[in-house]
Amino acid sequence: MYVNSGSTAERMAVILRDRITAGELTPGTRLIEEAMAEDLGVSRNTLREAFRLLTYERLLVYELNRGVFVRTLSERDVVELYRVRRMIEMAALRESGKPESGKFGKVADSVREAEKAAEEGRWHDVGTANMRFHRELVGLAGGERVEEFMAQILAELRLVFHVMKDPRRFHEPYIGRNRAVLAALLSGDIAGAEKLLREYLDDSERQLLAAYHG
Amino acid sequence: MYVNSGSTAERMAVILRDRITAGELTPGTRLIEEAMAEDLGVSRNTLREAFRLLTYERLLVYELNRGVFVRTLSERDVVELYRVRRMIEMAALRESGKPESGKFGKVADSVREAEKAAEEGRWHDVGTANMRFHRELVGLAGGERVEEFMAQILAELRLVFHVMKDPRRFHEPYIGRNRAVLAALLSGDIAGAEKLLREYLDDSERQLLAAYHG
DNA sequence: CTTGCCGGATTGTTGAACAATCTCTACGGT
DNA sequence: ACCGTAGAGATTGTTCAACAATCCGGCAAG
Repeated sequence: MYVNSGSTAERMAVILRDRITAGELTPGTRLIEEAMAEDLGVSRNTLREAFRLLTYERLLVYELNRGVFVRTLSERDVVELYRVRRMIEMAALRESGKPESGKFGKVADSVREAEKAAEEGRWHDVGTANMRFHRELVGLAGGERVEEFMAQILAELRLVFHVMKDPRRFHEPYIGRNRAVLAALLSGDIAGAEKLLREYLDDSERQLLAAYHG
Repeated sequence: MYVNSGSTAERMAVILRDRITAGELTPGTRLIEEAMAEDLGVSRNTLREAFRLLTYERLLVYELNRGVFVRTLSERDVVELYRVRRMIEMAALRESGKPESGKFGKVADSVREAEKAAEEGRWHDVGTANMRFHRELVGLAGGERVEEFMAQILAELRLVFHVMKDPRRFHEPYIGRNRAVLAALLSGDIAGAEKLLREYLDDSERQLLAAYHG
């Protein structure tokens, strides 16, 4: 057959990834190879390659002889992810340097994007824009590789977001805080931005962990 | 057949990974599926799964319809890798906190390990111990996840190490510097350790890049 | 209620097959 | 001699069907 972009396996991976981040496939769901291969119109072997890909991204989990499942994050996982975020994001801020012209353009874009999505009540998109905000933040000083790592971490966190019952209550408060961090950066107040961000992350983590005890 | 640890694909991945880090398979080498599958005594499909695994680790590179190759790092790659190292390792040092008892045990172990290997002229092992030193450093404050990321980064760097013609001249100078960093840490002089480490990384990067122009 | 065993379901792995694509060489035109 | 090109051979991308290994749920025995 014709190949447009990447191998068939990669295209299947894209489809599955989308279904997961959209919340269509929820954590804990088991993916049966034969049925799903049939569904997607590819062979079992090819589908397995796609599974591997997503396993590496930690969106799926393999259990030997039991199959693949959409990953379920434990409390420990969440704590670990936030630990990474604090380390990377804070480091990026510290190394972001003086505010030159246009430097924070992309960061500003992501803030506006979140605000727009909020106005229109698209809460899932607010979450997406929020994630982009943090990626752009890391992009200020991280380099491709770190950015990619960060994107990965955020993608995993999204697995938890879906467990939150009220997406609005969860995402909305952070929009203003994004803007506050941006403002601090624009005024050259790195230390202030750091402080805001740390509180931001602490609160967000607390909120997620609280959901585990609901 | 009987499985000891992990799937067949994973075991094949281990074998290949070892061959790569041992320098048996050098960057640029093309891996032909059929021949290699025959060699390892597994089916082509299974081997492809192993290839995928290593591709995700960035030790192999896929080129569509052309096959897999042992990855060759470009200068840009090296620069990027060192950029990550500086960010992560420095951040880890900063957050390592006060020197409590036993805190630096593993770091100290890795230094001794390197010294011992050097005495016995096992330069490849010196390189391994060196890598461990940096992993342990990150372990001081990083958390599992960051440690794993770091391990990944170091594994990639090893791809370049093999290009260095004289392993002794490359690895030996850093043994003493490892110890110096450790000493600074033990005396609670974080700032000093940071400075030493930064110079360390800068020198190491410069040395590698120089090799590209040889 | 627990333990152990059976049968059905699903995964792990294989081997063969074929189309799609790449690589290299030989050919012919200029 | 140079260059583009067509074709042959090699290798990958993907599929399919099969079977052994392993897991899961239920049933019978204690």
